[in-house]
Amino acid sequence: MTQPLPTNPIPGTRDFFPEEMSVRMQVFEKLYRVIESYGYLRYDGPMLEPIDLYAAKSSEEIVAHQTYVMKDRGDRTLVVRPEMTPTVARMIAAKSGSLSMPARWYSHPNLWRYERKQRGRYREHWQVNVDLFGTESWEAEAEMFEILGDMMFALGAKADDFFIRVSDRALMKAALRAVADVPDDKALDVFGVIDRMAKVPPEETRRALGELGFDPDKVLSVFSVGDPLVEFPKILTAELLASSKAWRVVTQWKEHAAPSLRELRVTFDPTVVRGFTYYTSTVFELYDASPENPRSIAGGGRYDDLVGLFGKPRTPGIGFGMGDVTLIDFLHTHGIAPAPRVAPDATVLALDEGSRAEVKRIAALLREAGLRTTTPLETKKLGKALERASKEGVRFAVIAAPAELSRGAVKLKDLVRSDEREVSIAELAASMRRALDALEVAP
RNA sequence: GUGAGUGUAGCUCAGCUGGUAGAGCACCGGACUGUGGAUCCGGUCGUCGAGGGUUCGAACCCCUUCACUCACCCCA
Repeated sequence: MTQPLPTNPIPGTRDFFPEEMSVRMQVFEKLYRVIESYGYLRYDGPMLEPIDLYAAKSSEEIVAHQTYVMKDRGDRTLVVRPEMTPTVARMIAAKSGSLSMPARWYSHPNLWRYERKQRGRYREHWQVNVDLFGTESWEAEAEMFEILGDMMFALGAKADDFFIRVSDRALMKAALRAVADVPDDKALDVFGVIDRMAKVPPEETRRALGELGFDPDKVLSVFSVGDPLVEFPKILTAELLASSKAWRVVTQWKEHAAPSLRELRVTFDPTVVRGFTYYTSTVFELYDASPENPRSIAGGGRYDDLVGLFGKPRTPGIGFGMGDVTLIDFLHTHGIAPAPRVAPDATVLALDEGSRAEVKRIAALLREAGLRTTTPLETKKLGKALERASKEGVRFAVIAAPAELSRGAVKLKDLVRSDEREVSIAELAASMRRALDALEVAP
């Protein structure tokens, strides 16, 4: 006896059955539209990259423990992409000199990380990446938040449903040096402790900082201040603050932001750290405001040195990723996930075998008019056929029977509103289109 | 990789101190040969996650293993 093959996908991966796929497609098509409305161009890259691409500047933990690694037949060590930023930096570097800047690019890759599955985390996820290259201006930061805000609004989120936390690694590095005598090369270690601060008891954080050789009180005086907007000007110089793009965007952007975006909740939060070592200054996260789903939905930052690693002129970059898992969790938490759309618009039913040619002809007319139309593969009793169509959620049943056909007409039955009338075949498609459009407007 | 919890029909679950597997929903058919949703009647469906052990006998007890869920790590 051979073992039957398992039907479930490998751990941490998902099958997208039509219902789920429909939700995913509806969500991301809205996002594509917003991103493209800002003039961003879609690109894609290979799913496999040499491991060296990540070894340099990614996250130690991700490269060492959370990648799918393989050797190809040419003995190259390849990695299934765990993130998109190194790939896009490589592509920008490859075209260095011929691209007009700023370059606005986006993509929607599937990314793989070998980690244990948990809420909001799978091994494969689909992440929209939005990146902007070639400018040092803090308006680039502003544009990221504007796009993020419009993406969330396009999905039906309200300004209170989410918030954006921003920090600046360069600023915090300088602050640590000035206030707590932390040398720059130790700043990442301190950030690591700060990153965990919210999840561990306070004594644990103080102990860890002490072990690194720093005065916990001094370090925490930088991170645990009440409102940074009030406290930072007291402990940091005006020059330092003015040099921070993150600081400027939080303090100045709203003055000239589009009216619809002024309600966005954007706060400066020095405890935002983020794991990728390539971030040079600005780092930010978009969080779900609901306590039920306390996850970051999108995250990103500024990586001004990444393109330069490819031996090309330094090209500043900033961007973010937004993953399908946390995003769709967010939509469900707030009750704004789109309903799956898996039903055809119409089905054309024959009463007898003799009408099958007419059925095919009518179905072709409807398809030409853009209506998703099925025809039964076998002739069943009308009651059965209607029951089946109705169960599938089909809106219209077109009944092709000899009596009506002889007048050049069919019965058009609206399965949702449960009414029925005779319609000439010539007017059939237009009549159905009108009814469907009415439904779209007033669901 | 670490820790905890859970695995019984397609789904949700019941199954007594161990006695040989059930309900509801779903699905299929009929009541109804040109009209769906309701109702009624009937039917299909299980290696009780897998392997081993204890026992006269295991869905139940023990061991191992796999999968799933949640958390840690990391991050979307």
